[in-house]
Amino acid sequence: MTAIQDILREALREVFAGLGLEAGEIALEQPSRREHGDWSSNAAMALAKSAGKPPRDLAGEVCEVLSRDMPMHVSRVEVAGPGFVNFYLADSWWHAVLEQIMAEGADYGCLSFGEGHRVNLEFVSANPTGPLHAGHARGAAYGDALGSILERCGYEVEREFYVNDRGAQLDNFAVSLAARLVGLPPPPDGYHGDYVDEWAQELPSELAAMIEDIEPRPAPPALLNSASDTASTDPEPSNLSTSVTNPDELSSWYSQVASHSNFSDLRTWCRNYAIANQQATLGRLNISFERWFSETSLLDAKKVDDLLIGLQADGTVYQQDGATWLRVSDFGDDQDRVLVKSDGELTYLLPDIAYHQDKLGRADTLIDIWGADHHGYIARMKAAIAALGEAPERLEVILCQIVKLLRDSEEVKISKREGDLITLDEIINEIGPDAARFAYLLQSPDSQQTVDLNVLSEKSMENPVFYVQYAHVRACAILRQARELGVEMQTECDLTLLSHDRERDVLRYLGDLPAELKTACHARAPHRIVSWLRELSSAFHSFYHDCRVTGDDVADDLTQARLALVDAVRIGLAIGLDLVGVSKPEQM
RNA sequence: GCCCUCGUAGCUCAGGGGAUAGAGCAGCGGCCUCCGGAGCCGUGCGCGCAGGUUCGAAUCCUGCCGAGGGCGCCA
Repeated sequence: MTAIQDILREALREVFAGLGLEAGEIALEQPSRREHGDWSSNAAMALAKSAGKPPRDLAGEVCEVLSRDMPMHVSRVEVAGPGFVNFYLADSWWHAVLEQIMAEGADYGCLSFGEGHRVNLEFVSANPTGPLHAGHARGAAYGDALGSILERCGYEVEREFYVNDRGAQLDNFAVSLAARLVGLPPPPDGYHGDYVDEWAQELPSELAAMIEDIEPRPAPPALLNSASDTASTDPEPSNLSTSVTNPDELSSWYSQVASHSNFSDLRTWCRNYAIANQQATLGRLNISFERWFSETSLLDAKKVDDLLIGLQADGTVYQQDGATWLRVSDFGDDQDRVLVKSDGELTYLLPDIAYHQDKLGRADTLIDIWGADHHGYIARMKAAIAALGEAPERLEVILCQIVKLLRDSEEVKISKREGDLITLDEIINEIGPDAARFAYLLQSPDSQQTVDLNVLSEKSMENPVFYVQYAHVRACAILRQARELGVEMQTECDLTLLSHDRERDVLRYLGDLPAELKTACHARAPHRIVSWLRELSSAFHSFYHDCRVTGDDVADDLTQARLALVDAVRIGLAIGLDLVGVSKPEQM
């Protein structure tokens, strides 16, 4: 079915051509005020100058020509304001929308402009050194929803999670875990959260035995074990604990762990445990990734070495102060960056460039979703891509601004104490997976967000996710009720009976879905779908209030037409809820 | 100092060149012989400030003010 915008645009183009005017992009919009029609164009105002006529006169001519041979589904046109051409649609358009939804079902609103284009969507990418926390939630909800939107527009999408399993931090985490297993404090720059103790208890017996066999083992500090209350009020528990244990003995013990012949097994176990834990949390949100990409696999495949050799051959790297630098200032970054430190260690950047190079070989467009604190890294990565000889536009970085959590009207501190963050699991436990996903998608990722946990945990009308889900439940209930009354939905019914304002409102929103999806896709804006869901739900609740579907006082053929409408609403809500990853209950 | 994002109603936020700027919540006032009232209907002196571009600016540009975040041989 041709979109109504295209029908109107084409009609206008023909009229202008008849007047000897070449219209470029013809803008069409849905006026905010109902009395300005269903669609409006400012084309006459834009073309007035080249036509050499006042805008209103030109618009008047356009309306005259249009009125002589009205475009399909248009009931009337008029000149308004400074020279707008306003279109009023005939009911036939809304009925055509409904027919299309009935014919296409769950496929309604699928677009195809992305076909043949591969998008790699990387998000969350938390370090494998702990559970996902509150700071990961927004990116998770956003990334998965954006993926669904892209897919519905025809793109081939791969959701990917980059696992930073190389380098000191994972070593550090493994040593911290080992230390906590035997009651020792973690290293000063190690991991301090309570989860470290909990995870240490899950170690398989051979790894636990390996750790327990490391001698000499310093005496555990009494304070840390016996009085956790005291420890929790101390701002730096690690200082306290090292002060009662011989620091030299401790650091010697840490080194022995890190240099143990089986240390890599411990590391691997930690990494895998963390990934499994994160996957479980994401699973609760119904989010899964096609690919979990390991950083160490890049090194194993020599991709980092090859990259460095290639860059050296190009002359885009140089040596200075004993380090290897990438000349990214030639490609848009504000300064050059170190790839290999003077001690021979790689920076984070070098494997990350190799990673993006790998992704560029697998997709046409890369979308990275990062936290706002990584904003300074964008220019660096884009410049690096340019240095590889690729177009930097192929990488799109979306920053999610931070989220402030509110409980009892007070800000919830994301960090409970050192190393111990509010976990994503805790948030899901408190408000449920649907509310969590919906809440994080209410607003544009550009804006800093305030999420009120009280509102979202209450199953009240204040909670927007329940408002929308209830609309879906209500649609299902009406259809169920009709079946129980023995009313069978006919395949053919007289849609011209649908002429109530409430019915038209509902159809208007349903008809907007394809355009709304397109906008949401181009603007990378899943929150547009959320807004649309809330509007459709509102229109449907109003319809429900004013228009009975079944009952003795409703004619059979009207019941049939309205059942079709209700089913279309159910389909529309289901599509939208699927896009944002929220469940669609049939009853509550 | 430089860079990025944001500033819209009491609160949380949409709208990102068009006509009289919208929604939810809170507040106030209504609606149950009715498919589930977890609902519906009323009710709103609001675009941080100042310039500029334009027929037209909440929207684009410049400056200022305010909030947050970045400017590592950290990851």
